[in-house]
Amino acid sequence: MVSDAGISSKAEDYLRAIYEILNQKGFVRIKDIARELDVKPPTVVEMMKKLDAKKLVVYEKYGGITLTERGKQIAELIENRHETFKNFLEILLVPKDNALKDAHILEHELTSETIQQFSRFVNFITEHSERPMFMKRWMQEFQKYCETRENKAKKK
Amino acid sequence: MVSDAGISSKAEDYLRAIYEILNQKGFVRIKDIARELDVKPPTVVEMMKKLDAKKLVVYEKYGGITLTERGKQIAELIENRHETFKNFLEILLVPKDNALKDAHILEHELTSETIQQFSRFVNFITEHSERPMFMKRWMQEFQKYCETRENKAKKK
DNA sequence: TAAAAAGATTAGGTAAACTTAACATTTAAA
DNA sequence: TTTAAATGTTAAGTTTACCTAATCTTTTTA
Repeated sequence: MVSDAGISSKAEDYLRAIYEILNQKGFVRIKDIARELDVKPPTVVEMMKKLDAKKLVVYEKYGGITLTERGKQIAELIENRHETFKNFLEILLVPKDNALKDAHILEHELTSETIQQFSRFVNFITEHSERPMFMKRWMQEFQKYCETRENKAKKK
Repeated sequence: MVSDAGISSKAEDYLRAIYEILNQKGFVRIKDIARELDVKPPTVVEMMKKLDAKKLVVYEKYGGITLTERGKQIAELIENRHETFKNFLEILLVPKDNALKDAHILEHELTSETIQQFSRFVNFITEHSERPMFMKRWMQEFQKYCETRENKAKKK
């Protein structure tokens, strides 16, 4: 559990998925969550019952799914982390496809201090990347460095 | 599975633990692995049987435990990743205690491209941090940036 | 509005990685 | 060298997160 009182990282995935679907379409069905998380509907139903029991979502048979206030709070926390890691991987020049998948992975299980440092790193880079010379220079050099490795790899 | 033909990330943990204990004491007992991974002995025994069946370790009842060639290869791969992430977290100025725990977490599940970028980042920093000015500057600034946040946090 | 299609739920399993309690073996000490 | 302590193993059971197949609701459409 990354965030809170006894909830697994899988449970957090479901909360974030619900949160994102809610922001996209305004309502959430079992099917949507199943697609988003690449699991089968019965798995989703099972988790909804658990999350409902923990007062993190409101779930009724054949009815819509919503987040409770507390569920929303957790989802937002996770979502922030997700954004941090996505930005981070972008700075690291990770290909987009992988960045998405890996951000999901990163946002769980790390201690909060570590996550904080990731976050600071991202902020440091983005806040400074416009002005100071040493910063521009740094990013250019890192890019160049990666390109060199790329070519080496291709030549085999 | 991060590395290879159908082995779980938990299994990889066991391989790395064995590898490390082997390098420290020269031989490995069930108890050592249990302590290292913070599980109970029966859990270790169960995993040893699986890994033996997969020809990654050599395990006999009441006997010592060794890695096969293939097991050692995988362990070394994981160990390298572990080192990369440990260095990486150090650069990020993550406190040592957490760095150790979190390196363990990071070394699993990420796509190999992402891991490669982490690795390049670490190499880029360490290879350059002696000479060029912009690099020294960069690291100093990041440190300063973190200290500022630290103070803000303490003042509350 | 009745029948077909889509979607949700239940029931019954599986697999991985744990656990505790009881038993077996090895090792070390008296 | 026997016995006590340490270590290892087995058996049985738990939890979590999945699955498939069958059934039940709801929605759509003819």
